[in-house]
Amino acid sequence: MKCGNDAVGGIYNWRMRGECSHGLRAARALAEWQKREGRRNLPWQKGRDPYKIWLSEVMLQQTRAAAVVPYYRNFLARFPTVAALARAEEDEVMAQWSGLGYYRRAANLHRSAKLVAARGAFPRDWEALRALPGVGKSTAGAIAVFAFGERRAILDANAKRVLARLFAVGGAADSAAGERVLWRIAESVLPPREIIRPYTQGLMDLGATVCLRANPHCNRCPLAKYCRAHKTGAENEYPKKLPRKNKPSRQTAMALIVCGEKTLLQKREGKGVWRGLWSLPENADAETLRKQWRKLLPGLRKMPRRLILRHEFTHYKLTAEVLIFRAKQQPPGDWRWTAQKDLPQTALPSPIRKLLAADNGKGNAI
DNA sequence: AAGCCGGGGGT
DNA sequence: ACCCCAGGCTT
Repeated sequence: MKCGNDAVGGIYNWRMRGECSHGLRAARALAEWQKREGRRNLPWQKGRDPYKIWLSEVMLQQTRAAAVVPYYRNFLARFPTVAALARAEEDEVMAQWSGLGYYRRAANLHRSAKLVAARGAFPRDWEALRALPGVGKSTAGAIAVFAFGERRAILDANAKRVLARLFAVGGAADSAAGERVLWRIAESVLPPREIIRPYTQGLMDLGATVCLRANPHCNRCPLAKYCRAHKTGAENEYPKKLPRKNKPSRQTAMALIVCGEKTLLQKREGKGVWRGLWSLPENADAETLRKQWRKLLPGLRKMPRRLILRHEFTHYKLTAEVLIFRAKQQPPGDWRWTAQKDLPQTALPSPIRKLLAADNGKGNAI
């Protein structure tokens, strides 16, 4: 049996028959490389506090490590323990997350913290981790490895890329079928527990610093001699991707309502983007929006100027016409009047934060 | 299986 | 412009 077969059966043979130690040697090479040349300055790599590992892994979902670092520090400074997080107000948790994106993660984290506090104990193994909302297979695997030293697989974007190249996986890595193949590979090539930590960290570090998406540095790769894609010079062919669809454009209208130093904000509920964040009142139709708020706030004056807010999400482009109003007073309601100085502690979406910063609370921005 | 959910940096 | 990132959940 030849090693490095791209059929999954070959990979099983690789380990189980033990006649060929290629797989284990590759894993050891990766672990050794990680200890020598892996990333070591990331703040969540210091200890083994399961809470901190969990927090980092959730923040790192679909988010580059460099972007996470400041959020991780600030979040931990404010919520140093899972108990502190469980006691916190939702708004404050979201405010700490503001700008990081995928806000459901923060809501799930908070919900999980309450579950953990109610139970009185943090999860101690993969199964219990996996039961937390927002912790899928890969995140549970990473936490189980780093916090508990369990022998579990991960399949983040780094591991996907490394394994897809190593075994020249033909299916699209972002398809369900491709993921199934990659999971089976990831689970079948796991080394013994004694090196599971540096091995797992090595997969991530290699993917992030050497096995790059475009033009990987195969000359510096400890796995090059085991890599099927490299053997044929086809590194850039992997991982295969599904063809991407084009983004639709959506139109909406928002109201920037200012009274003195304060701006009217509404908490977004429902199913769409930015759920749980404070934003400007919105309606798909500008005229409806104007009528609606003139009724809610008597004496509202519409300013002649208006802004155009453009923002791209992962799956659509948004163009918002921002109508500007001045209010005479600040009546209470299903909204909040927020002073300019309180914006930094407010859970705003990034584009709204930028808009309000540029506006500087005067309602006549840009 | 496909869609939804953010934002920013790299190319 | 287009790409993708320490993915998970809902439909």
